Amino acid sequence: MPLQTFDNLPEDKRQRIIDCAVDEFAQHDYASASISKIVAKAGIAKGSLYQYFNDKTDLYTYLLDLVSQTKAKMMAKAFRQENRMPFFESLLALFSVMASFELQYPKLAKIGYKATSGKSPLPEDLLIKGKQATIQYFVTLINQGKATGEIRPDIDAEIAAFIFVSALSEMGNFVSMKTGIDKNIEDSGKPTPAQLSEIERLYQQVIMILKNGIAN
Amino acid sequence: MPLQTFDNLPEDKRQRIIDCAVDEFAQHDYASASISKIVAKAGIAKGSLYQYFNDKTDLYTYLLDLVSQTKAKMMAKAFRQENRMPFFESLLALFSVMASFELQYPKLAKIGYKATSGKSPLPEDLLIKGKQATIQYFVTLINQGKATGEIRPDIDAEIAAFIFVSALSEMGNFVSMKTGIDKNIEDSGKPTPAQLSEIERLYQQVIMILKNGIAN
Amino acid sequence: MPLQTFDNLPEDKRQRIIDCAVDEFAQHDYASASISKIVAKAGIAKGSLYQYFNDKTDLYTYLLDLVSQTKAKMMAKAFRQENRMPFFESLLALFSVMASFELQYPKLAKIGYKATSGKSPLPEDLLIKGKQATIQYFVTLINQGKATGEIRPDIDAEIAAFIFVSALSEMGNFVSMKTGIDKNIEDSGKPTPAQLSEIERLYQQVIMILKNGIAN
Amino acid sequence: MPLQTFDNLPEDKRQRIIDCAVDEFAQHDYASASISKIVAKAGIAKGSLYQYFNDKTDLYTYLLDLVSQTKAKMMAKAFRQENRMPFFESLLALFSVMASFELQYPKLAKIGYKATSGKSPLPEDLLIKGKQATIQYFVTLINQGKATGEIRPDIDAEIAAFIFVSALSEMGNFVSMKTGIDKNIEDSGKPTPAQLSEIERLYQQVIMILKNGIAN
DNA sequence: CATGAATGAGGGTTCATTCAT
DNA sequence: CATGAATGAACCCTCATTCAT
Repeated sequence: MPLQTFDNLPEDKRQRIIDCAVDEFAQHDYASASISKIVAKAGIAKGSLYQYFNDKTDLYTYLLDLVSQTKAKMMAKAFRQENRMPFFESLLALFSVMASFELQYPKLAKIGYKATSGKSPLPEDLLIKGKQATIQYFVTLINQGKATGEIRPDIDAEIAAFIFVSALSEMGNFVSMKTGIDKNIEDSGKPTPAQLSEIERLYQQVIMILKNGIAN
Repeated sequence: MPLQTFDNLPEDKRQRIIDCAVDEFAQHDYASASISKIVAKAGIAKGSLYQYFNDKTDLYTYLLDLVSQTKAKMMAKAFRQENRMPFFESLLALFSVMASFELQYPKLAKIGYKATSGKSPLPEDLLIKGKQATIQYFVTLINQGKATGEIRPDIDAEIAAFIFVSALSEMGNFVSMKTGIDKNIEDSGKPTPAQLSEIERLYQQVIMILKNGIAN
Repeated sequence: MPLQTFDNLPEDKRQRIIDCAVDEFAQHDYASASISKIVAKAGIAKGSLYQYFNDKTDLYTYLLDLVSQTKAKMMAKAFRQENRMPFFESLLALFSVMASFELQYPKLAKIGYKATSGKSPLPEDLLIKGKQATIQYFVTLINQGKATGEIRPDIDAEIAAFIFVSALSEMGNFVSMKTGIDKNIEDSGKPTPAQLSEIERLYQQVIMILKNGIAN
Repeated sequence: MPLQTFDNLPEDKRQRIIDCAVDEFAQHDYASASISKIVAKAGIAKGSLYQYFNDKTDLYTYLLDLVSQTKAKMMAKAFRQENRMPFFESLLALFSVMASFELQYPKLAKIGYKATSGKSPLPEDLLIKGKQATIQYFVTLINQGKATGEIRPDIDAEIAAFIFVSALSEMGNFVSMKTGIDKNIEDSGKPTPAQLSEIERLYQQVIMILKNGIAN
């Protein structure tokens, strides 16, 4: 975890450091990500970074946490009041939240994505945790749907959840392939309205197919 | 392309080198994959590798080719005689082939998987080509299915194909999560019969869901 | 150009690094000069050198600049007040300066010398520039001498200048052959008075011959 | 010295090897010259070269000998019958021979030239020997000229000889600068007649200046 | 708390040389 | 006598990390 000195930093400086670190880890492996380049871009001394974080792994862990928390925050905002929706509305909402996350924080999404594959300095369990947590959330929803009869009873909740999450996490790549929006471009302007409506269509089609796949 | 010296190598030695290289590139980025570690594991001199391959990129390209060709070989074997099957049988067969590939050559699958995302020394087009080619194959199948009325006409073939491929390529991770078979373990013994039947069930469930998702 | 970190270095350390680099590049090609040997001799870490210079070429360029500037400084000191001297006095002065340079900084002279022939990482033009600049300086002097009637009009200024420069640049080798002063020896003590007077005689003889060669 | 196996080689093959070695050592330092590239160009096995020569130094020594012998052969041919010429005719002849050598065997000349400066695996004395031998030859001639009264008695024979040799050895570079003939170009066609006459003029000017420099 | 120079291990690559075939 | 794969030291360069200021 970051040392307390990091929290004492002026807001803009702290944010600048985070941004540069996110940029770097979104583009490279854990191993290939370069501390030197992060501090260079952020305009801080190399030693300073080691007063905020114990080491490279510490910084990386911090970013992974940032991914989880940001996603969680979006979830929380979306699901604040509505406790009980029909399943497919819940699903749509959830799906929509995660899609928004991909669109709003493409680099964070990429970091989380990279973390699930390939060796990393963190215990494997910790890494998969993120994905499994998401899957579990879907599993819960699906089981509720089965209880209300909205979903066919012969559906294996975990497998269905897995397909949903997979499609979702790959969606980002597909979107950029189809729309030409490169998630890696740093100063990517906002997507155009035309692109946004195309993205909207992509997500609805996906949801429709998956819905048909499991609906009763 | 590898130098001819590589082909002249005794079979076991050549295979050992390939295995070690596959191990390394399956676990790491192109950038982080270490030639030094490969030769150390393979028990050859560092200079020797450079008599087999021009450079790191050359070795990497060779592995990517190995991925394509291995997959192609499995496809060829599976689709030899049956030119025209009902769509969902074709799909099942195709899906089954790719699943087998993931199971039999998990590391090769991982290398191909890594190649489609993140920076690499190869022209981006060449890299995405693999995935897009697979998607196109599914698109063709789906369009045929729409023509024969097996698939609902309002399905966007490309999106459906994308979901299939995504689920497929992520499946490996899911399988190892569920069965405890670690794809990264080098000397992974064969999966037990119990594991195999569980895997079988997973794939069939996935296919069922996807089939329901698009069937007429 | 060297990074600013190099200028911030304690004088003695900076000088030690320069000396070792000069030693190495005076003895070897650009290609064969070894960074590893430089840092070993200088007693610094290999990584440190790369905090002073971007790369090998950067260090080399710095040394070439050092050659030019050192020579220029000696020239400036010698030619401060006397704007218009009779030609052969000018020539003598100039010749004397360059000879002093060869004697005082034999290794720098050697580096500059090497740079004019053989392949190097710098644009060829930039490399020859040094030598050609020197030749041009002589050409100007000689043409002035022709104008004042001191020099025979049928002399080709450029060719004469070339002979002067050639003799000058080879002189160092000759001096060490005759006097036993090895230019390569690092801790060469100062030349003895006897050696100095012999050197003086050598230069005067050379000048005399060349003077007779072109005088009117 | 080369092993006897080298002499047993078919003439064309032996010559091809020599040519490629000359090319390489003319372009690079002793240290940078690459055995690998020589055998690659010559189209022979790397091991073969080590059956002709003990090692890199052996090959290098062989080439240096080739330089001496080629030059000696040209001298011998030029000075066969005429035992006693007036000094300046002797000088002209000698000068002309050495110029011819530079023009006919620019690469050999370059190898010899490189050998006199920079560290090499051979004992320094052996290296300077070549140059000193040439100087001694001039010294003898000049002393004869002094005896016959053609040359001023106050001329230091050794210094004069040194200037001659220096001018001569640098001449090659100057010629290529002025005429655009690159000595390094491998497949350099013959010089044009216009270039040849310019070269002729250059050499005559040089000789004239030097002659005036020492004539009585 | 900020700094940034110092460090040395490790990265990919090339090399002269050897030796079994 | 020809071959060319094997070798490991050395090449230039980058890196995460430390520590004196």
